[in-house]
Formats: sequence, C-alpha cells, structure tokens
Amino acid sequence: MLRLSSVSTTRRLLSSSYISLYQPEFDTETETETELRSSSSSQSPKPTPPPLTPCPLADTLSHLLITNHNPFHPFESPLQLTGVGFSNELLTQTLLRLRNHSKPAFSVFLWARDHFRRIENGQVSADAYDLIIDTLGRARQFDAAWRILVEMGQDGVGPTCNTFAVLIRRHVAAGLTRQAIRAFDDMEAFIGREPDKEEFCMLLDTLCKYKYPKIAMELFNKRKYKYEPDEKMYTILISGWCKTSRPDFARKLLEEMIDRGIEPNIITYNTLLNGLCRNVSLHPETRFDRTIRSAEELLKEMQRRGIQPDTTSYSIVLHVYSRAHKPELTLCKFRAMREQGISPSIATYTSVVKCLASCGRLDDAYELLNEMSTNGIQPAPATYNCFFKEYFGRKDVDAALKLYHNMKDTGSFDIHTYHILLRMFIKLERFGPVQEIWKDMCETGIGPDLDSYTLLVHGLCQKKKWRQACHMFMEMIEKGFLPQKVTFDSLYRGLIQADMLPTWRRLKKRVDEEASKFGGEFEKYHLKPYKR
DNA sequence: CTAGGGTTAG
Repeated sequence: MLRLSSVSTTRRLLSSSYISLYQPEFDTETETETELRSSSSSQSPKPTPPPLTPCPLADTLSHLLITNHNPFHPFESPLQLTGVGFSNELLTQTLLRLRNHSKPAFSVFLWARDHFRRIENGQVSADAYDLIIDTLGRARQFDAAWRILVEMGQDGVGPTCNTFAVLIRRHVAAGLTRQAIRAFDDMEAFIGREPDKEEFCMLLDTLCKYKYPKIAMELFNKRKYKYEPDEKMYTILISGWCKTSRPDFARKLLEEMIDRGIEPNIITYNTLLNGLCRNVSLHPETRFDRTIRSAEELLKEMQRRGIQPDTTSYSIVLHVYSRAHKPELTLCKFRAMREQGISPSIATYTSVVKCLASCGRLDDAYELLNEMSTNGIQPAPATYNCFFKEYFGRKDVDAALKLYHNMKDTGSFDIHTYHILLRMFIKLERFGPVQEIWKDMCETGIGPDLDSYTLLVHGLCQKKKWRQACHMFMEMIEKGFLPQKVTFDSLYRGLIQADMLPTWRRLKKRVDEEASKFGGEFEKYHLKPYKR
C-alpha cells in the first residue's frame, strides 16, 4: 500500500516539467528507494534549520557566486588557495548565504553533489537538501524543488519532516495554499507514516503566519476528527486571526475552545492580548482608552481562570502605553508589575526606556538604564537606540557623539545603531562623523548591508553630493548588492539635473552588466528577501 | 510601497 502510493507519487512528479538548468538523470528504480527512505526516516529529523555561523570561506564563496558569471572557476580557486577540503558544513553555510539567489545556489549545490559522489563517495547532507529546496521555493521553482525532494529519497537522506515543513512554507509564502496542503498529504508516501499532530500544527501555523487563517480554519474543521484539537491548535488559529487584525474572530475561538473543555494557557491569552493591542491606532484618546480597557478586562479574565499574567503579558501592555506616549502610566504599570514579583525582561525595560526617552525624559531613562545593569540585565543595542533617536529628534549632535564614543568600549551596537547615527549626521550635514561611523561599521563587520548603502546614497543625493553618491553606488555594486530601483532613480534624476550625463551612462552600463549575470532584467534580479 | 528599526510564543 505504502509502496504503491509512493510509486505513483514519484511517477506524477516525474511527468511534470522541470526547469532547464537541471538535466535529469533519473532512474525509476523505486524498490531500493523505498527501503532507503524507511530506514532513514527512523532517524530523528532536524526540526530547525542550521544557524548562520561565522564562516569567512562561505562569505567569499557566496560573494563570488553572486558576482561572477561562471561559478565553477572562482568556486574552486579559493578552496585550492586555502587548501581547505570541501565539506557539507561549508556547503550549508554557503547555501544559507545564497538563500535569495536561486541560480548561484543551485549551481553550487549541483557542483557539490557531483563532487561528493565522484570524489568522496559521500552525499550531500539533509540540511543542504532542505536549503536548496528552500531557495528554489523562494524563486517559485516548485517543480525543481519537488524533483530535488524525490532525489533526496534516492540518496537515502530523507526527505524528512523538516523538508516538508520547508516546502510547505515556500508554497504558502507564494500564495499556493492548495499545493501546500497537497504537499502535506503527500508526506505519508515519503516518510512512511501519517503526519502526526505536531506536523498538522506546523501546517496550520504556516498558513496562519502568512495570513491565511480562513484556510487554516477550514482545514482545522475538516480534520478535527483525525487530529484531536488541543490548546496549541487553538492558539495557532487565534494568532492567525490576530495577525490579520480580526481580534473579534480570535475572541470567538477562545470562547469555542472553553466550551469544548479545552483550557487556554498563558500563551493563548498573551497571543490574544497582543492581538487586541497591536495595530490599533492610539491617536484619538477614546481609541486608546478602549484598547486599554479591553486589555485590562482580558487580564482580569485570565486571572479568574487561574492564570497569572507573566513578563510577556506586561511587556505587551507596557508597549501600548509606550506607543501612546504615556510615561506616567507606563511607570505606574511597571511598578505594579514588580510589586507582583514579576521580574522585568530586557524587552520590558526597553519598552519603558523607549517611552521615557521619546517623551524627552532622558534623565529618567538613564536612571532606568543604570538600574538594569545593577539588576544584572545587560542593555541591548535596541535600548541604546532609543537614546540616539531622541538625540536625533533634538538635533543634539554632541550628546549623540558622546554616547557613541562611550559605548565604543562595550561594543553594544547593532546595524540599526549605525543606521540611526548615519541618518542623523547626514541630515545635519556633519560629514566628518558620517565617515567615522561608516569606517567603524566596516571594521566591526556589523555592516554595511544593502540598507546601509541605500541610506547613504539616498542621503548623499538629498545633499546633492553627487560625486560621493556615485562612488558609494559603484562600491555597493562591486560588493554584490544590487541597488533598489528608487536608489537608481534618484541618482538618475540628480545626475541629469547636475548635468552629469556621462557619469550616469557609466553607472548604467555597470548595473546592466551585473543584472545580466542573473539572466534577467532589473526587476527579476530582485528576489524576495529572507523572512523567518 | 519604503522607511524605520525589539513587546512576542503558538
């Protein structure tokens, strides 16, 4: 039975057309395939994708692959130069960096697969397979993704539940919900058992995350006889309605679950609380009052059911007060929280600091910052960013620079810190600090990224610094960042106005060269950025 | 859409 369905699935997959980059060399021998699969599916699948770790070689490789026409020549040369052997670890890290570049990722994947087969009699790891399926999915090349999935089975490394999670996520992200559900139904043929409740939750969660709670609900109602509903399933659906700004539906679901005798837990309540509080306009005072009242009511209700609000519950409420610029209320709630013996988290502190700083009460904010440190909570870059933003608002260059220099020793920066500072100093035309901060950012290795360059070029254009703008524009292209269309356009307008048409022509030529390497026109080059 | 950049788990 299992074997039969597996064969027919494979046939169906085989008959579809695959992308031209890939030359199939398929054998239809399915006996061994099934055996391999069932033996490999008993291994525990890796639920999470591998983390992006520092790997200079992967950085170099991915950069070369993005910027070069023929990936194989530059791909082999750095390996030979460094004398490092090729490994699955290196492949995985390179693929992680190439997530949004389907062609270079696919080339390196195929190269690696053949390399392993030819030289080491080894195979590409399941992680690498999952990553290439993810990348193909991002480029909406689902036929190719399925093809690779089938090949995984032949290679004896999967596909695992994680592979299907990836494939389902890519389908849903592309808006292909029906195909996602079909992939879920095809799982059984590959992993040799029916998907369990956890995997069903994954499907519902993916649908909800990408704002298809309606489809998730239909699926849930259709299959609740097979998968016994629990509080996690309901929480997923509640979060789905909250994400699409329908807290009323979320509320109904909470009632439904209580009617069915399923006890909501703290996560359920916090999710709903968040749904009530986020995305509400706080501007008319009545709107704010209404939001706060419904939040307070929910807090009371959860206490009635014997669930004590936790740090997260308070963080959500504090965030609303903070957004509404209510420093007294924020502090009051903050004290109340601590009186109840709930210790603030870094997020809680950051919310309060943000509120105080944005209301101009910098002294109070600094005091709280000190208190954080004495309580053993190291302020995050985001905490400091609140101060920089306030200084930006006040145009207080000296104070911002002073804080920046003080912080240099502790090094508590992230890319946003640099962006806020850069934006500020460009706006105030202080180009000395701009240079200093840009240099620091490069040295720490935190940046620059596409946004840093975009910000800088836009800023320089605004200040009519055409020469520098062109220079940075060139540099970003050299580094493999493709400018957004707006960047391109604003530089174009500026150069025409400044009567610098020859410069423009040179830039245009360079961009076209880059774009052609990806076999597409300007827009196609721009794949969706990585999310989640 | 871009811009601005940490409340979060389901």
